[in-house]
Amino acid sequence: MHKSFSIKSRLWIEHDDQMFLGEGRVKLLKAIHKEGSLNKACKEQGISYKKAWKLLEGLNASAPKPLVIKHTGGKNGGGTSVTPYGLKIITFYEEINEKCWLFLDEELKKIEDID
Amino acid sequence: MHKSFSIKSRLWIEHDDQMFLGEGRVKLLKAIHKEGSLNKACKEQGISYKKAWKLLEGLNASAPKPLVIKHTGGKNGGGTSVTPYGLKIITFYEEINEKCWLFLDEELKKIEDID
DNA sequence: AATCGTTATGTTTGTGTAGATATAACGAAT
DNA sequence: ATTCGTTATATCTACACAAACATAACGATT
Repeated sequence: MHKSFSIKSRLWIEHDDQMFLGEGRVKLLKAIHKEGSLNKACKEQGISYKKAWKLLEGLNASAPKPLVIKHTGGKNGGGTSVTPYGLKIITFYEEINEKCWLFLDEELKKIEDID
Repeated sequence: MHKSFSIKSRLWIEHDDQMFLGEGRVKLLKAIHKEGSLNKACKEQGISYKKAWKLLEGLNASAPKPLVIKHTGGKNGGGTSVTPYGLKIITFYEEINEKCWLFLDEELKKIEDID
């Protein structure tokens, strides 16, 4: 008998009742950290610059502390970097996500018994 | 200090890699069970009949066993009822959801320590 | 001051999805 | 056969959101 049921979850964190961190924002943060630039990050993600910029705008609006620092102009035109706090938050989100999936997979086993 | 962070999740179950059960479908099933009619259920939910009907269509396409039985015509024009299997599935979904939230709330406490 | 690759924004164009509307089909009860 | 409240389904409209395009602003380096 092959595994026919699977369970998925999407989770996000709110701060003062505002959307703070979700899958899209985390993925973008990771890409920024890798590329050092919002422009390159959104190209890597296959999303428009504007969309990426809006994701960051929302993030900044709800974050208790800055997760990214943006530099406009300068040597290489500028760039965006993820703060140490931002890196910790990314790790936290990914860990809790991982744990959640393990938890749910365990719970799901019971569904096969339902008839 | 007031509680500033909260964690939310949305989970769904797939069957043979097809979307099987999510929040919208469960809510609709509950409304159908309460009203005994798809027509009344979608009015109660504030969604169009067509949307509700499509939710059921998707549900039927992926369900291993029927969750609802639809009657067209007849005494009161017909109606839709939830099967015993459907009821069990609803309960299962709600329980796992509840457990997931408790689990996540517990995990979330750690975020306050991040700085 | 000219250059360069960014960040920052406004405007327009497309597209997918929700909603509204309309109509047919159904079948037990009378 | 008529009625009634459903289920079933097609078509058109509206709108939110994404993508595409176009510029401006920035500031260290040269």
